[in-house]
Formats: sequence, structure tokens, C-alpha cells
Amino acid sequence: MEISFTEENYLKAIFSLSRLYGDAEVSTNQISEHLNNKAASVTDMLKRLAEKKFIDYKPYKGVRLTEKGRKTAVKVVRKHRLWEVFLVEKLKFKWDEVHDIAEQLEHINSDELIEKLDLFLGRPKHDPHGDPIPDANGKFYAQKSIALAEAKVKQVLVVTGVSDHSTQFLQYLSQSGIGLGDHLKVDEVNSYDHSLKVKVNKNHGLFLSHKVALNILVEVKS
Amino acid sequence: MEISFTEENYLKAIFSLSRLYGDAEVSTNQISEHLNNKAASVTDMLKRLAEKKFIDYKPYKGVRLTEKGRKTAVKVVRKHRLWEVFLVEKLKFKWDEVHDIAEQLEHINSDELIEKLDLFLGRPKHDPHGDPIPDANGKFYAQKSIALAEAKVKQVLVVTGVSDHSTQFLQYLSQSGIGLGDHLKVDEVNSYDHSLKVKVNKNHGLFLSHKVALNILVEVKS
DNA sequence: ATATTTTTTTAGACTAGCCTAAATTTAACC
DNA sequence: GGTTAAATTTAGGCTAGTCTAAAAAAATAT
Repeated sequence: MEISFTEENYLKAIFSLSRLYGDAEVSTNQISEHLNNKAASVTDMLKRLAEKKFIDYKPYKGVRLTEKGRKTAVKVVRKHRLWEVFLVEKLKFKWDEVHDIAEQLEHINSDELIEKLDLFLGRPKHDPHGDPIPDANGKFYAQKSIALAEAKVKQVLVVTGVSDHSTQFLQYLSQSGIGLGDHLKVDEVNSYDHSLKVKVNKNHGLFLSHKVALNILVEVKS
Repeated sequence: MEISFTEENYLKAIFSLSRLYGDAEVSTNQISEHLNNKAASVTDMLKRLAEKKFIDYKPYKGVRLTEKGRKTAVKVVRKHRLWEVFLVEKLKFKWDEVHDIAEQLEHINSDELIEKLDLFLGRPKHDPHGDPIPDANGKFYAQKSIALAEAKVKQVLVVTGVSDHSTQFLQYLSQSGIGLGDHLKVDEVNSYDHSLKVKVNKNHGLFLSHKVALNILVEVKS
């Protein structure tokens, strides 16, 4: 049951690389590049992780997480993202300042702490970057959020967050009647300045600049 | 500038042992007992810490923190106590459940994080055990509480902490209805065994042994 | 299908931190 | 002051995790 920070980082790397490349086997070189260390070090660690049943490893053939490995990796991801929410929502960090700190906090080991933190934060579904937060059982219910500016015309969208947390921006949003969980639809895109005409809940005709659209995070529902 | 978790733990141990015994040199055996490892391991580490100028170390003569070492140790103490406040005040942990988690969190390395956490918590002066929290410059401003056993009959007292942090003791206290911030008054002292009859908040007649009274810290209010 | 390049693994070495066992220094006692 | 006991340090060894250099396997190219 004892797992080191380093082992957790390897599992997290394997998890995210395997997602990135469509759940295929992950190669030694990919891992070594991702973790900024040498392939020989990776081989060493893969043998240890295989020994502990976190991965399936056949020499020269790449690796794949076992169910045990996946659970462990997802738990680290969950902790990382919850701490990011904490840092941004409660401590008022900017969303681009939190990664390195969350990288440390994700290794704190206490199930009760995660549970109480999750509760304290209101069981958020997305981190400040729009990435979905898995639940305590390792299930991802939410999709990755994208900036409103990247959404396609006619897609059904739900507001999941913002990337600019300034009072100014947040006040502008609430004045415009846009809040967390609201439904959006892009009706038109101005091809010159990329500004949008959107429907908010039932009301058509709201105009949003490209700059604003870049700072609203949405989940694509259809 | 790189300091490991282990090194931080040694510095913290040396700091707290030196305080405990009136700022005298701390011996190898004291440290090894405090950290639950062997004296030979301690000697190894002392050499490394001396090399890095965290301590003054003369073989066979015990150690003393340098200014650099003291600053580092106090910073760890500050982090530990701030995180304890967070865990109890915000996440609603019991005050006897937080030590082990804070023991991990105290090693998270980010000055900005400490600052923002301190602000978020309202710059608390005491942790949930009543121990004073040093400021960012390493100064302890909060006054020292006295043991309940030292208080005089009829003084109005407020519980600020404990000197025994064992789960056993803390559970005994909460069973007795004594918690942080509670008001106490000593009604009688048994001159034979120094046991006390005290008033807790509005309820008279609680019996406390001398041993327990030695481990409860109080602030004298009048 | 053979030669070359790329990827991966093995072999051997290093550091941090820990250990046990033995040697040494300091303290304590008669 | 000399002998014993206690505290401390040295010596040598272990593991986790890293590295470099070299060997081996797989992929690629001719």
C-alpha cells in the first residue's frame, strides 16, 4: 500500500499519455520525455511498477495501466484538480499560477482530507482550466470545458467557469445575465472581429466580444 | 536553496528540542529519540546540515541552530500551524485529527501560498492546539499560556491549548467537555495530590488530576 | 533481406537516508 | 585516578531513484 511521490508521478504520466494517444500502450521514451528524465531511469521504474501490479509491462512493448494503476493515477488527478480549485477560488491565485503548487499538494495522502476538501469546495466538476474532476470512485462525469470562443455555431453549451477571475469581468458577466450552469448557444460569429451573438438561457441577441468569449469556459452538451 | 523534507524535519526537531530544554545544545540521542530513528543516522544528517550551514556542530558536543537554520525551522512551524487552522476552521476536522495531515502539508514549498493562506485564514495568532503562530519574519508575538496547574483559585481562564498532543489526551478532554476557547475557573485545589475542582463554562464540579492540569494551557483573563 | 537507425534495456555508478556493529569519546562512579 | 557505563561517531551495507555508456531488440530503408 505504500506508494512514493515518484511512483505516483509515473502513474500520472502514463495515465495522461495513454489518454492523449487514444488509450494505446505508452512507450518508454514518451514517459521519459514527459517526466524530463532518461529512458534508462524509466525502464527501472517500470519494472518496479510492474512488480507492484500498477502496470502491465512487456519489455520493448510499452506499458498499460492495470485497474489498480488507473485508480491510483485518477486519484492523484482528482487531488491535483481539487487543490487547483481551492487555490483559485479560495486563495485567489490566478489560474495560471497554480499548477506547480498543485503538483506538490496532489501527493498529500489522506482520504478524509480529499473528501472534506471536495465538500468544502462544493464538489466542483471542473478545475480552473476546465478539466473535469473525477469523483471519489474514479469516474469522470464531465467533459473537458473549452473557451466559448472555440465553440461552434448552434452547439448547446453550459457555462462551467471563467478564466479571468477579476471582479470587473465577473461583474460584467452577471450584468449580462451569464452565470455558472447557464445554457448558451452561439447564433452568429462575426468573421471580422470574431465577436459573437449568443442566446443565454431563453434570451437571444446578446453580443459578446472575442476577448470576453475567450474567458468564458463552457461544456459542449451536443 | 534546495532543502529536503527530511532535512526540514531534522531542523524542526532540533528547534523544538532546543526550546524544550531552555535553548541549550541538543544532543544526538535526543534527536534520534524524537525522530524515531538511530543515533548513527542522526550523526550522518548533522554533518550534512552543518555542511549547509543550518547548524553549528562540534562532534560529541551537541548541536545548535544557526540563524539560517532557525529561520528555516520556524517557517516549517508556521506552515504546520497555519495548515492546522485551515483543517479545523475550514474543513471541520477535529483538533485531534489534524496533526498527521499538517505534518505532510508543512513541507509544501511556496512563499506565496503561505502568505495567501495566512490571509485567507485571517492571520490567526494561535493554532487549534493553542500554540502561537510565528509571523512571516519568524517572530512569535503571541503570549505564552500557562498550565492550568499553575493558575490560582478564582482566576478567570480561557483554554488556549494543550501541551500533550496525544490522541488519548485530546479525546479525554473532549469527553470532559473541555475545548479551545472554553472558560475555566479553579474552585478548589486539593493540597494533597494537587487535583482540581473546576468550573467549565457554566458547569461547576469537574474533577481534574494534577497530571491533566499540567497539560492544559490557559490564558489568565483576570 | 540485409544494413542502418531508433528505441529500449542492461550494467555499473552515484546520492540521500536509513540501518547494524564496532570503535571511540565523554561522563560517572568508587 | 582508573574503571565502567553511556553517548556518539565511524565503517560498511542497504534501497530508491537517478545517471552514462554500452548492448540488444525493433523499426526503417535500401
